[in-house]
Amino acid sequence: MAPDGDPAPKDPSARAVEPAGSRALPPDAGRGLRSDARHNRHRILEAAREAYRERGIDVPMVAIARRAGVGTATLYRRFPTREALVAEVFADEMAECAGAVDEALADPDPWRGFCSVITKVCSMQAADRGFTDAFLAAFPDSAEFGERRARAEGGLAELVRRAKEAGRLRADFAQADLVLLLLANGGVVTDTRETTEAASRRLVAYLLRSFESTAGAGSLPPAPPIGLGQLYRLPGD
Amino acid sequence: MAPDGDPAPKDPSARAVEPAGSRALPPDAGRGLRSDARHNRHRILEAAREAYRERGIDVPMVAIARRAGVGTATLYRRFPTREALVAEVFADEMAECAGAVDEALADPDPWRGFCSVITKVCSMQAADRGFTDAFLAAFPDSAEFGERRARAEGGLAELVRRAKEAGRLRADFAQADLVLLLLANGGVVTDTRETTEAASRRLVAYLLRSFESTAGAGSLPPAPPIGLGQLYRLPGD
DNA sequence: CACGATGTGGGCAGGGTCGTCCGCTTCTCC
DNA sequence: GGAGAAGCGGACGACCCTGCCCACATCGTG
Repeated sequence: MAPDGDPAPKDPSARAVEPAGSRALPPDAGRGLRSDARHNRHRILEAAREAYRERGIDVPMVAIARRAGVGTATLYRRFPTREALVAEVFADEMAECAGAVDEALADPDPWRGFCSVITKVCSMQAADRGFTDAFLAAFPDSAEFGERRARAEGGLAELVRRAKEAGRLRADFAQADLVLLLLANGGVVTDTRETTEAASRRLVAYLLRSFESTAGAGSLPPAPPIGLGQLYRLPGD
Repeated sequence: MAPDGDPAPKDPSARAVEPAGSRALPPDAGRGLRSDARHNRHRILEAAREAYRERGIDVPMVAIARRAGVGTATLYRRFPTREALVAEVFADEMAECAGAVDEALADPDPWRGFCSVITKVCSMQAADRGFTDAFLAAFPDSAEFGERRARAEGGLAELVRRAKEAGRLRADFAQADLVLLLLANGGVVTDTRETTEAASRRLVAYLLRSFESTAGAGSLPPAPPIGLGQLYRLPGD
């Protein structure tokens, strides 16, 4: 376990880490709306969630409106941009990710925590086609999203530090390798869900094996300069 | 490990392997055309190659025509469908892949051959954004493409068999793991080429490390049911 | 119950891509 | 050099998606 796996967080790099998954969104979501409007809002979110899960984030707005049984105007009135809708739909998934990081930090065995958070996030990626897109799409405007991601990044950095300190994670593991893992895992998303999940599980198992420190491990090519924040998967272009 | 892991090359799966990268395409490419038409055809292919490399396979046909300095009608006359154009553009890249397989098969050290072919193909994926799409897109009609891929698949199977036999490749490595690797590698393709190449190199290094057999290696989740042939990356939908 | 504010949905213009058609140009062969 | 075939490119209609506008419906409060 981590030498400072303690109740006394005096380590300077650890002090900034605090629970990141507390609340999904401010509870004012659709607060002052009329009852029918609130109902429609809920149906839109539900429809969008399903559509994104099945067909990715690029599904047309009009398809979501049709699925929800509302007109496109209603959809656009509630969510002026596509990004606004996506951000709201994936807010709780993001919170779940943050929760996974917190859980991992609470685990006395840092390597186990490291593995569990990776497994968790990757399985979410595999189960929900839109999640990968949303996670990697990096909304430039949504402060909510950005802040939560920054927190997750801080927690992950701490987790990496502890796992290295415990000697289970190879010393030349880079923070960017986590992004690498997520990108690679996003690549195995295919059309059928079962296949995707099987592929993801196997890929993660392979990569975790490589991340684990070993005496005779050779050196690696340098880590790519990618971070959770700088990452933009340009859609289409 | 494989129950038939014998040294005798009378294994029926080995005898079918022959050079797969002999010719790119039948040399009748644009044979009976008028000289100006042949010239335009060449310019179209050149423009398409560049466009695909930079922006992926989904670049609009009209953009390719503009780049080539021809009208859209000319483009469509030469290549009635987008797939026809893509198949022709990537024919020599495919041949290069097949050549890499042949080279690997000729290497006396099967593990080194295995590594070299993977490195080669993955770096091609990283350097050319369209290559990944084309490679994974699986053209249902182009017999040329399908046949070449089938040959490559046969060669790879033989390579895997030999590497296992030599004891360097872990016994539970599955043929599908190669597809898994290609998919994962395709996932790290980002907007800038340098980043993509660095990411790809590092990912490949990590995965090769995991593929190598080790005494104390734990078991893996089952391989996903994906093959080079069944694989369709549905574009957009 | 009635009335005003709030919300709804279809229609519509704008932008983009696909693939074809047709009048004009250019090459080739004699 | 000329006739005819082969080739060319822009224009065009069809389709899809986005985002807004306006006449009508619904809610909920007095």
